Amino acid sequence: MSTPSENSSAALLKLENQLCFPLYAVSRMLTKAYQPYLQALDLTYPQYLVFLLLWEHDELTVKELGEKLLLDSGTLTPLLKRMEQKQWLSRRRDPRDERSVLIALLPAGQALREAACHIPEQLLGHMGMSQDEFEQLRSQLNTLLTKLA
Amino acid sequence: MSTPSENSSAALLKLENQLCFPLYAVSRMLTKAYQPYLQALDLTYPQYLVFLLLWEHDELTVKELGEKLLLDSGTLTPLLKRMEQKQWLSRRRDPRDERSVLIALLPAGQALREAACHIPEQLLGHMGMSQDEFEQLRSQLNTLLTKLA
DNA sequence: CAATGTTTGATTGTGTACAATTAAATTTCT
DNA sequence: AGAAATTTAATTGTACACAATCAAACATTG
Repeated sequence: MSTPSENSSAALLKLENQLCFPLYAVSRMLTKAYQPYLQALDLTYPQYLVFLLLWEHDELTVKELGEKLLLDSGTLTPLLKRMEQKQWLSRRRDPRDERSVLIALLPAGQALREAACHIPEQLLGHMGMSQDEFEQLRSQLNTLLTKLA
Repeated sequence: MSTPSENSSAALLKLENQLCFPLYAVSRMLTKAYQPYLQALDLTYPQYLVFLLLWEHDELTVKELGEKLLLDSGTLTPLLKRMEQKQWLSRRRDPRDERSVLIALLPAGQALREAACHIPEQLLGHMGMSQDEFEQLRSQLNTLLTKLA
């Protein structure tokens, strides 16, 4: 597959030899694969990720959400406001430190958990991977993430 | 690492057990890693991907670009118009089929190739991966892409 | 305690992404 | 040829993403 000449700058510049493109494309296509399941719950994919954290932690600051999701306030603030409008969560300043905003689950957000809890299993089907392949890929991506983050 | 209980719906719903999140995060962080190199050329990451194809093919329709990048016209049309304004490429209807728009490199776009040709090698440094790891990850992602696309 | 510096969100502006709709051109079918 | 179906871009509207800037609250230090 890789002849000596394929390490030249010219070959490295071809789309098909990039690692970045399949990452970018798979990420978008996987988001699309979630879409039918999430749309049924009126959720977007980044909102689903916020819920994954809130279902685990119940209350987090915007900063903590940002650190865990690697998203900044320019993304999170409007996204969380939309989720607040749907009565899924509450936003209030931390009385002990007015700079922080505490995000907490409301009953409607808590209830969504039951409706969403089978989404991961359903997505596994779309990917058609063995448990081993899944784990290996996840581990490689997490390693790469720590190098890039 | 994975106890029997970790295959429950509850465990599958944790952010840390997802494959989708590291994919999403690595994709965004990798785009960020390109940023300093691309910004020096006044390019965005998706625009860079368009160039990778045009440097190979010289002239493509919007449809062909969309098929190769898995992007639709709602994304490509405004993106290509911005690139046209910078005189990097031309947009014209195909005389033989007026429904198609031909995208062709202009000299300024052709010239950018020399300025960009060492970007892939520089990015490899940021990822700190061996050739083998790189190839293995790329191959797994491409397999997954064909399943999702 | 007052001045300085830091932390934390919010805001603004630009650029993707993508679903859904529209419109024009072409192809197909009778 | 003419109607119907298909193909291809463009448009519209919503929702991220993120750099850059701002503003308020807190912490630190002399």
